[in-house]
Order: sequence, then C-alpha cells, then structure tokens
Amino acid sequence: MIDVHGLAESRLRTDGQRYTRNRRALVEALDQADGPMSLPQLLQRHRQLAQSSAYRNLAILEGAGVVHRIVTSDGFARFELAQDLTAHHHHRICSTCGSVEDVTLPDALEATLEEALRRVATRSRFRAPSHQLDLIGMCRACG
Amino acid sequence: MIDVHGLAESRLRTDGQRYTRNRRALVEALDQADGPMSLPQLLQRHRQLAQSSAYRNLAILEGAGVVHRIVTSDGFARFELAQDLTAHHHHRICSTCGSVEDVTLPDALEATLEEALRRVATRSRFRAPSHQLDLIGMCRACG
DNA sequence: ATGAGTGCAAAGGCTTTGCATTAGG
DNA sequence: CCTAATGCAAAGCCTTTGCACTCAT
Repeated sequence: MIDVHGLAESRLRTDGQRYTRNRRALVEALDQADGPMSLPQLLQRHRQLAQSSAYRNLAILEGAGVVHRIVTSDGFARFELAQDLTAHHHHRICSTCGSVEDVTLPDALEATLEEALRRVATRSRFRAPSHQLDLIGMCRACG
Repeated sequence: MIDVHGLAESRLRTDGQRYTRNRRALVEALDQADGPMSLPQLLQRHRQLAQSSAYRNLAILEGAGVVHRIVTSDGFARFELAQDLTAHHHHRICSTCGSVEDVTLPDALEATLEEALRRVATRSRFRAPSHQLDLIGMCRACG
C-alpha cells in the first residue's frame, strides 16, 4: 500500500506548496476513483470545491508530480494520480460517452511491451519515460 | 498502395456528401503528412482554406470514416487518415511541444499486442475495435 | 502581519454555429 | 434552379486568470 497523502504532501512541500484541505480532497477523490476523473465528476463528489480553485490545485498537483492530466475526445480533461502513486495501468476509453476506466495488462505482456518500447524509443532517439496504451471502444453502458 | 481519394469519395457518397476541392485538399495534406496534423498546420499548408470550413469538413470526413481525430495536451486537435486508409501505426508524442509523429512497431510485437488486447477486451465485455498506443516523451527538438 | 490559498466573475482560446453567398449537379 | 458547400463573424464551452477576501503561520 502506498502512502498517497504522505507523498503528496512531501512533493508539494518540495515545490514550496502546502497540502491544504481542498488539495487533500482532490487527491482523496482521485485515489478512490477507479479511473481518471473529469472536473465535473470531481466537483460532484466534493460539492464544496470551487471550480477555479479545483483547476488551479490540479495544475499545482500536476506540477508537483502528484497528478497526471489526460485528455479525451469529449472535451473534458481527466485527472488521475501519477503513475508512481498507483499501479501501472492502461485505459479503456468509450468512444461514445467518453468515460475512462483503468485496466491492467497481464504481467508477461506488460514486460514484453515495456522492452519493445524501450527498443523503439532508443532507435529513434526519443526519450520516452512512459508509454500510454489505450483501448478505444464501447463501454457496456453504451454498447 | 491504397486509393485514398477513391475511398474517401465513395465513403462520403455513402453519407450523401460530395468530395469537394476543399475536402480533397484536406485528405491530400493528411495523406502526405508524416503524422497527425493540427488545424493551424493544415491551414498553413493550404492557405486558401477557411478555418470554419476546414473544421466542418474534417468533422464530415470523420463521420464518413475517412479521418480520425485525436487530442493532445497542447489544446489543438490533431487529424489523421482513418487507420484502414493507412498502415497501422502508433504515435510518438512530445510532452513539451505537443508534436506528434507516426511510428510503427515490429510485426512480432504488434501481433503479440493485438492478441493480448483481444483477450483483455473479451474478458471485460468491452468492444474494442482498435487500440491506441502512444509513446510519451521528449522529441529531439525539445530534448 | 504577511504571503499562500480561495472563490467569484471575467477573459482566453479552440471549436462550433448562424447566416448570407457561391458553386456544383 | 436547388441543394450542398463555403466563409465571415459571432457564439459556445472548457479552462485560465484577475482581484479582493480569508486563512494559516
């Protein structure tokens, strides 16, 4: 188990930032979610959060390496905890409704993927610290 | 070699749409590009195109299955030809400047990936006709 | 007291839409 | 001719920013 809040606090402190109640609420929500969340989803979960502050805090958390922002085609940015605060995973994106769920690959495949991508990156002189694999399709609700 | 324009025309016709000069210019530009293009990039390549018409035509081409839209973190949507009009490929995205380049994986890895994703999709009752694998990193210009 | 954090409202920036004009069949 | 397509301008929508207020140290 990872001490998400402890890490979040220390990383913010490194950036000269505080771990306020609002920021803790955001991290808490992202930690409990089973996929990246859009801002409307986050606000719905914590009604007291102001929209602008939420965006601002997410940007600050992103800068501190606590939160990772991804974009989907439905117009809303999605936020999740940085990969080293969670288990490495991939996304299942519904092309109809834009929902995103986490999914993990079998270890063997993940290792193969990792190794092959390292080769591709090296060959092309592209510094690739991370890869992102998304399954595009239709979720059960839409399908 | 794929007859991109012929396929584009017939798919548009199926949708009750015409293959006009502007639409042909867009398809031509995307076919010659070596990666997904943003609207500013497309307009720069074909100066006579109007912004609104370009967006509208790209949406129509997307609806007809000729063009595929992807989003990156720099705010601009990117457009590329649909996967069945091009060779299957992946993307190398620069997290600093947002540029996107095409990259192809070794056949063996691609096959492994394909098979494993099929299993993942099946197990989760997620209809996934396609996957999208992106390398996130820093391009040579920014790195 | 002093600077960071907050929240409301307004502004930004990419994309879409309304509407009059043009062009293709 | 008649409908689709075009282009300009205006509106939309998610996100960011300005500014005054509050809170923690």
